[in-house]
Amino acid sequence: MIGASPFIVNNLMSQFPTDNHQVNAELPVVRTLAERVFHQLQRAIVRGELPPGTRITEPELSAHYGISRGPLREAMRRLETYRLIERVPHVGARVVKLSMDELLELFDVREALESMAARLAATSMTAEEIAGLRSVLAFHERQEDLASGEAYYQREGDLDFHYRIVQGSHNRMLMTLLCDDLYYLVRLYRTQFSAKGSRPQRAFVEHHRIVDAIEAGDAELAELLMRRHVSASRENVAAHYARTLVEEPAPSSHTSRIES
Amino acid sequence: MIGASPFIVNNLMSQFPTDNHQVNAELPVVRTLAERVFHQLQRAIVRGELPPGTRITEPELSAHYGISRGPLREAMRRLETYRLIERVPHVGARVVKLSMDELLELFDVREALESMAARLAATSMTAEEIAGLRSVLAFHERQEDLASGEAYYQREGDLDFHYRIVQGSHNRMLMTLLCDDLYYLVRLYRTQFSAKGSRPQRAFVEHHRIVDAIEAGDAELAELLMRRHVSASRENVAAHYARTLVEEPAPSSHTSRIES
DNA sequence: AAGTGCTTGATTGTCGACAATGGGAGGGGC
DNA sequence: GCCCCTCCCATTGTCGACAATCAAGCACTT
Repeated sequence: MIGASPFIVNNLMSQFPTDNHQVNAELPVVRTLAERVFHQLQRAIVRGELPPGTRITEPELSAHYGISRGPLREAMRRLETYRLIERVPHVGARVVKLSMDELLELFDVREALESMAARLAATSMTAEEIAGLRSVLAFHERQEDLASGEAYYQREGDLDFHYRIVQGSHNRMLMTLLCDDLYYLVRLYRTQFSAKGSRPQRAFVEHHRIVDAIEAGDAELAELLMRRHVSASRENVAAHYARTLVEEPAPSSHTSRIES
Repeated sequence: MIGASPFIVNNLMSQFPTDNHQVNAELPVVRTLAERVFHQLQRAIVRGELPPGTRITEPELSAHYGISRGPLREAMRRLETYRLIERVPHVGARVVKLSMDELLELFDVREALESMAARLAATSMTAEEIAGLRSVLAFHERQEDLASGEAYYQREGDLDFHYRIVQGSHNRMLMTLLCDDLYYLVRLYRTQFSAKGSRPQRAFVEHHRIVDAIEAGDAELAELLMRRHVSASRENVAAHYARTLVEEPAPSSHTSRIES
């Protein structure tokens, strides 16, 4: 679904102290109660404070946040468009429960969209944007050096890298789909499956090669490399999951109905 | 302005009498007022009864449809997620105004996603689904023969073809993105720019080749052909637009913000 | 006359109450 | 003992009214 808000463009990618490359950081200017609660709930869900499958009732939340059910419903509707909750008319809503199937599906979508983004970026990215991309890699590398175990920052850096390329495509629809719609899902999956085997070394090399292709204006190569990059990441996750699946028997992943 | 439309909810892609291949036809079971009005408004917008740029006020619409503002706001929120209207807090909403730039962006996104869909369809489409696809082409061909001038049915057939392939990918996220999110935008663009140069002959041949590749299980070929197919369609539209642009001076296409 | 500030009107945001629907507990039938 | 039907309650859907906000028009100042 295509994201709702025109103005939450992206306040993501800002783990960087030296962030002078116009990252339209655009603070979430909250003009309404519904927006504020939406951000609070979104944050709570992505961080795992509201575990997947948690049932959400309107009276409870409206009391908790001190607002009436009107704005709350609007916030929930927005959460639904971001795929963070699922609603059934006359029944209720609950936090999405992720399955490995869907995670792999998400990787397929990302592969398609991000390879397209890389292709477009190779022809329309500005010199400043490429410089920013390089600085991201440099920052990423520093993090890598001093604490390769600290996977979290690496992950955020990875996200930042991908988003800058999407921005570089200068395709607003692509930007909305990837950054606004799929972003929170990606983060949610990461907290959900705690994303271990992240093959940082390899990914790092791949990132550099992608930037090289973009800088050279080689659209075809950039697309191919990005496609391989995402695909490899997908296979890595799938393999890791298959490994854990041997240890503990799989909970059948198609139990997504709302039950109590 | 708003045609008093008897609510035929959404029997989209069902120009087909022999439609026994579970095309998740999504029964129009409307359980709530908000849903009903959402479908009515969506229909009105896509058909052009609510012209692009039209300002939408809640009291007016709620009076027109005979409901209170509560459900109406929910319907508008859903329209916003489908990109059919744009809202600004405390200011109002209006029907999206499309630009050729965005149409071309949409084609890029479709190229990325639908080529992925074709690739996945080649490996996971069932025999029944492929048979359904063939029947679509047969129906399409009949339409083509007797009335090649009747572009509308051809167009609907084209949409149906593409959607069946997306369904055949068995990737729910892809299905949602393409069928639920981008579908109405595509239709809106078509009514908007009245989609003339539709190169039906050529597209028809391409459709057949794509099905052949899918049936053969050749994922790579199916992907490539679909990519070319969408790309050619994009170029066709761009060329057509460039031609009309010579005749009448272009309205600067970057005025898509909501301004007064 | 142009720019600025205020006033006014309309529209959106928010709220509490009522109605409708669905799930679950309990009792009855087989 | 198991299944089904019924009733009840919690939750969601809907409504009308009030408050907050914004845009336009007017008067005033420079």
